[in-house]
Amino acid sequence: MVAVAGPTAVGKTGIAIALAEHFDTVVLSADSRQMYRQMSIGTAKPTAEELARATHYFVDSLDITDRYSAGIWAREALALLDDLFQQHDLVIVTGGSGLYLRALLDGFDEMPDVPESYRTYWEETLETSGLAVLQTALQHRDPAYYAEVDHHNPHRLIRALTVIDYTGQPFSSFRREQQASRPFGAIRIFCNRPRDELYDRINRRVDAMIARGLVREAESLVRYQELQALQTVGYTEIFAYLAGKWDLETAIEKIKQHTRNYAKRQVTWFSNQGVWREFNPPEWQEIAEYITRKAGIA
RNA sequence: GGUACCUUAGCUCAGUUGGUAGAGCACAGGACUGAAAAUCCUGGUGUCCCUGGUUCGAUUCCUGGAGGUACCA
Repeated sequence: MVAVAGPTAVGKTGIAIALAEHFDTVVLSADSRQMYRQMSIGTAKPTAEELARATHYFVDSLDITDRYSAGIWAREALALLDDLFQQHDLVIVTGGSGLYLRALLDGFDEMPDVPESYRTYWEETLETSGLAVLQTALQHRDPAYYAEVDHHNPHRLIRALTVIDYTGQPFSSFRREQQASRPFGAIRIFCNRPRDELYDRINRRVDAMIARGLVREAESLVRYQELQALQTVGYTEIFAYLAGKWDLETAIEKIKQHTRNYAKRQVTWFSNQGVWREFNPPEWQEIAEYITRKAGIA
């Protein structure tokens, strides 16, 4: 398989589709937000024309109210790939959600799925009693993980505590941190661009989203704004505008800013995820040649 | 034109009873195994509007300017 990663707005969608056409195959999206049916403009989802050029999986696959995760996606993607490899030598996986790609390519340690209610409990505890309570709880129940974890990061603390609650075992006892074996090899491609160029593309793409009706899209989702799916750059800022907190111009500036920040975080993440072959600027023909060579396709 | 208040980081502002200054955001770097477009950590980048005075020392006090805001004319 071929994994095409890279920061937002680098041009992954176009490259993935060109590669899918070239190798006569399909595309799996590893984008945690393009999966939601109701979020299209703000996620820069492939257009109808683009979707017609190559079969896509995991685009519009979720409802806005669905809770989802990298682990669930990786499991579903693995099952789907079993089928797809019956018909294709090569499958393209593309997206900017680094954790999703990691879950698929390198695997997570085996852990049971923890029911939602456990998380709700700790979220409420955090709300009412503060972070220190979570820190103390984790310190007592799993000193080994407490020693490694970022103590100020509520997400990490809550994740560990829910697993401990549900299984009765320390979170650290599940953490083998071994690479999973996969029935396929992965050619890893990282698309990047000079920073100035990337930021310029981001700014222009945000303007284009506004022109295409991002405000209207967000307006239709206001009643869902607390949901996980909508904790997303491009939507939270428009919600602030609709609530009267910012004027539209400010909201647009913030979207650009936050998208640039996000792109930088993506670059940092992948710089630390093993060896990815970087193409900068990414040209699909050049990438196709590289894949042909690497995969030993005639 | 008069009176009052204001002028400090890229922005919004705090502060220094006189010893050259700090928050949030921005910006830069980083972490991150089931919320990942999330979450978190580190870093201060400065003619403290200008001028003269008092003082060992002025961003701080005083004089005179400049710009801004409000009110009165």
